[in-house]
Amino acid sequence: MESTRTRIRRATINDVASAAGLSRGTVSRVVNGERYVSEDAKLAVEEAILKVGYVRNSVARNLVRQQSGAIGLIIHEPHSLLFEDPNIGSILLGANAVLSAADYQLVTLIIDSARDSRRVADYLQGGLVDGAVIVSARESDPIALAVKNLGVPAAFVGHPPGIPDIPYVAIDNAAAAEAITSHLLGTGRTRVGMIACALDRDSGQDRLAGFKAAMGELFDPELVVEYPLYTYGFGLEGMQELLRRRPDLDGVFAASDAVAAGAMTALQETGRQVPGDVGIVGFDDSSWALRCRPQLSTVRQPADLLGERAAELVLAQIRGLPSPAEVLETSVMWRGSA
Amino acid sequence: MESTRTRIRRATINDVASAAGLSRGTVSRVVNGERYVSEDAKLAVEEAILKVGYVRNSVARNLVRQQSGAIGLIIHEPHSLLFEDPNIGSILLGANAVLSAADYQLVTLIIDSARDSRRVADYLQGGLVDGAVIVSARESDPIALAVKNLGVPAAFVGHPPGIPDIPYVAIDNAAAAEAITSHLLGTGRTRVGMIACALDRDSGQDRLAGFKAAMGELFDPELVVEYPLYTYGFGLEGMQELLRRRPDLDGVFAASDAVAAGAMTALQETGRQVPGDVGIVGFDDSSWALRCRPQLSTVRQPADLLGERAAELVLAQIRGLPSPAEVLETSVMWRGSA
DNA sequence: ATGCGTTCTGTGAACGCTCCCAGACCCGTG
DNA sequence: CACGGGTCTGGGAGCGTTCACAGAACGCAT
Repeated sequence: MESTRTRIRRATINDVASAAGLSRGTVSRVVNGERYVSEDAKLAVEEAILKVGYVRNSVARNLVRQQSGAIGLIIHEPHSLLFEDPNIGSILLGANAVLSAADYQLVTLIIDSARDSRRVADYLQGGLVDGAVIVSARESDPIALAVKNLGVPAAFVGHPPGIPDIPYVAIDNAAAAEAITSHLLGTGRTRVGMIACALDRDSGQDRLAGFKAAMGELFDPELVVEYPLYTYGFGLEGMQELLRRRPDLDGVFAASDAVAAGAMTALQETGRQVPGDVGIVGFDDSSWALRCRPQLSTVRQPADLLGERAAELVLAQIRGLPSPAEVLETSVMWRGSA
Repeated sequence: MESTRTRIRRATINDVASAAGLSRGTVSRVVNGERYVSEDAKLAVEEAILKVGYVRNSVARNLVRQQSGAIGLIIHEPHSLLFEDPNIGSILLGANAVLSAADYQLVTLIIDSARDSRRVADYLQGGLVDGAVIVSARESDPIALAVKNLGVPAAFVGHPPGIPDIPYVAIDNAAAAEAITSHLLGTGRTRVGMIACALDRDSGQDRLAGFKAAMGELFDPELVVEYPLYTYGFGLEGMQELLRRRPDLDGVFAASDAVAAGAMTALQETGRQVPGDVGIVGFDDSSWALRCRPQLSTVRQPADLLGERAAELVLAQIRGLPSPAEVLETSVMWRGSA
């Protein structure tokens, strides 16, 4: 981070004051729309502002007010997920909606390397934001620890294992996975596999646990394949592997819709009929689900609500209100794929 | 933006100084890793920092240094594009890579309402960032004007019409569209339509212009349908409309891969063979392209490079170096869909 | 006249840091 | 012994605001 110090000097509140023949205090009052300033003074200040081209220095303001009016949203995802995971966009937009309404600025920070991780932690601790929403933290995430140590108001989307006492909003992945798997079994399948992903996260772990629970007696460890990410590509690959292990498979639970879409392609490429030969269910109810032919049976997850509620939890903390963890409802969307 | 002023007082540099029995100056020197501090002093300060739990207040630091070490990346997209457009993620990651290497923090600001637009403009002007990368600006964007007025170092991704003299990095959409359309015509098609999108932007306009140029004599205005966004849904709809107008259509240029994917679905649902009956080409070379069956012939657009170069342009301005506009190369990826 | 409440204005004191200058100290050299 | 040069430390000034307080000016009732 270098710099050539050549930026032209910006007008300050003092420049405005002297141009208007008034004092700092009065200028500050009109800039902030406070009471107790005469009509004459107001006009003079507004004219002076235009004349000298003044715009408020937020840094100085934030320093004295001891708050920034900004909330960070931290995304810690591997490269590819930024494109593949539709939930992130929804979470982002949901959070932005409630913060915007409360006149907070949402600033999104992405972590793509260890270096980023440190810099972002500094950013959070440095007083540059009043709080943070953290998406997809992993176990022993330095960010989570930083937040915890400094007491920055924060909320997690998803329930990071190993970080107690921090407000979060999540869905019950295990229960939802169990529910959709049961639906799938309800269509009379008996040889059902799972393409599991992201087992380093609570969502991945819990979906697998839910699957096992639903399968009960029928569960066969050989019919579970594991991949690091929720992607179309791994869905394709995972399905091929499953078919290799068990060509007579008649059902599959994919850990996300993107994965399910990949699996469906793999199935159709081997000439199998969906849902005739193999039934397939996904997770997310993202735009993937409607795009598949046949359309995907899946778990509807309210991603935008997740973002909204997380933002609300952060605001609650800032305002000194209670901010209880929250588990949002999911529902099974039953469509043509199983 | 309210607040209950109850945050616990943070330790300051003075607290560290008195705990270590040294002065502010010395503490500052060790915190910033400067020379001329004795080993004893360094140890004492480090111990004191741990003891009082000090973390630097970046706001105060930024105020005196008159720089923030942060670069804003502004995304002004309608809701749905945040999920559908794979380019945005690549641009983001590209920009982050170069800024991270230069030890700048990338902060992403999204605009989703007029209110956001104003707040973001304030954020940019208020000294909270040292520069900005602006993605997908539209004509007469308030953000663009704000940047222009205050002289904040900035670079645009894409070439916003009506905003001269601002560095940008873009691709030649018209030339690329012309090239791929020519390829399509080269397979012997004569009744070729286009699903055009986002005509309020340079990319949308230019792709249409390129299409027209390639078609020459063959161009038929009835075979162009227009939609506001580059989405799968509009691709589906657009293809159905085109087929209604001209059931014997034998080729189509979709304004993006997502649009092409929708179009392909529509085509296949009417029982048409791709590329046998109808050839189809897209734009972006996103993950959509490989996901279609057959795979999509498309224009490869280096989205990550776009982000990298834009970030470099901003850094160049900060360093007082020249920052010429840049047009990046595209290439035609010829695959199975035409 | 005096007092009181309201509106309006100016100013000193922060906020927490960095920068710079002055001075102390130590060492080796002429 | 004086001197120059390097190393180390302390502290004043200043970054551009907001905030609290003091005081001026005014009208109105006592």
